[in-house]
Amino acid sequence: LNSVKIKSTKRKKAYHHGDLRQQLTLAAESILRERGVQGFTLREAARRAGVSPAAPAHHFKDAQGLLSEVALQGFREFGAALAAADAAGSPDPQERLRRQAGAYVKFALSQPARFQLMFLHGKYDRSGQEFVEAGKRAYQVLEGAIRAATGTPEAQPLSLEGYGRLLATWSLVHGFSHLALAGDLRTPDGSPASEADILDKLVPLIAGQLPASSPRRP
Amino acid sequence: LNSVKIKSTKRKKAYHHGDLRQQLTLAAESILRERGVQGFTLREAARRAGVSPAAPAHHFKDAQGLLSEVALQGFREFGAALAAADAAGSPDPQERLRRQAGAYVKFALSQPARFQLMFLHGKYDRSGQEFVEAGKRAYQVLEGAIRAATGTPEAQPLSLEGYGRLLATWSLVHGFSHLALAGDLRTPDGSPASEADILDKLVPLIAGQLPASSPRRP
DNA sequence: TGTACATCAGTGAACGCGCGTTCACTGATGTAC
DNA sequence: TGTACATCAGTGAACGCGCGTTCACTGATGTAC
Repeated sequence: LNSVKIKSTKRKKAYHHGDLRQQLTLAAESILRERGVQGFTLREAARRAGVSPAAPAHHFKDAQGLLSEVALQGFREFGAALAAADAAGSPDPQERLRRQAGAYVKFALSQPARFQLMFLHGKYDRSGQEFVEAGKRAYQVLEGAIRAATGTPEAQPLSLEGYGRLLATWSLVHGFSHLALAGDLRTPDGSPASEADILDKLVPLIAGQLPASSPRRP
Repeated sequence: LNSVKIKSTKRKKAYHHGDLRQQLTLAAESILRERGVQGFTLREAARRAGVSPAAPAHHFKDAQGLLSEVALQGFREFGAALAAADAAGSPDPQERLRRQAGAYVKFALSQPARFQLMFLHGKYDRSGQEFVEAGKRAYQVLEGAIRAATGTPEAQPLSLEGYGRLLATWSLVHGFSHLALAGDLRTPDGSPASEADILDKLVPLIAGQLPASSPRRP
């Protein structure tokens, strides 16, 4: 409404609609929230943006194009959330990793379908330069903490063990998030875990089990 | 062909078709293999079984019913594979867990879409008694090794730390499998990891990072 | 400042598609006597 | 062993549905002179 009268102060010009590209992205996100990845359709996104089914074609090549935009913005937010958690406390590397783990799970639980979309192959185009950069940035937040934990300077590649630790940490939080979203997690007493249970009880439990320094076979 | 002449020696009777229920299940699995979870349709399953689109209704309530059967059999095979790996070597608990981890990833990679279906919420009915039992059996293979690792007899519940270790182990292998299927894994030198890379190089790497006895914060 | 024109984001109707499911039916198999 | 009948796994045509995308178009916005 307010954007109708506003001239081209924004970079994206406001022609007739104002900012349809952005509105379609928001609409897509709301569909994901309410109906999941399965429930997304381009027509429904157009409907929610109050526009005819042909309109999106002027902003996105096709349905995948819109989803690619949603995934891109998701990875940007994701990377920012990880970076914020990484920086938000003690500089101890293991503490940093624990905070990242918490942020990872929290992000997944707060936007389940968007998170699932982000890690779903073939639903959108991962080859765009912006996407590659956003993905790399998120990855580097984890890598940074692993480098600190293993005392590996930027100039050096990670040791094999360091890389194993990175993979294991990533796998652990990623798998935990998926199991949480799938509803497969239970509290220690065996009852299905609510979202609060997961964040308050289970996350601390697995945070204590993140791969740590020099694991040796007994 | 051969089943046409055979009388009711099998429990499931062979009427006209012979064994359509089984054939439909096999057809569904082949669709999953070739087209993924997304690509499954009931009509295509009927087509592959050489039967009209209305025929499946005599064996499965609806499309979900067929997928539920596929998921059920998947969990049975999955549990059996984990149990086999658990028993196939040294009784050392950490060794058992490493073998289970390998089998977990191997199962996921060998039948990606079936594995994804199994852990996908809402695509099929998880409430059947047979399904619950198959799921529990697979879970108990992991729990058994964790009990051995923590010295917890069957009569006792797992300690909180033991439960954390179970969750962390499960999450780790589950997340690793998902990342592998999504194509997000890379070899230590940074190139995309092939299936052989994953099984031969990366699995041993994370197997060395599985949660082990008494992890303490440094 | 005014006018002619180009640009481009919208409309709305239409397309062909494949889906899941339903329907009345057919005909083979199984069963009771 | 034979016959009448019930059961039930199939057929194939049809249904309504919502989808992504295309099409010729309209009309507002931006631009050149």
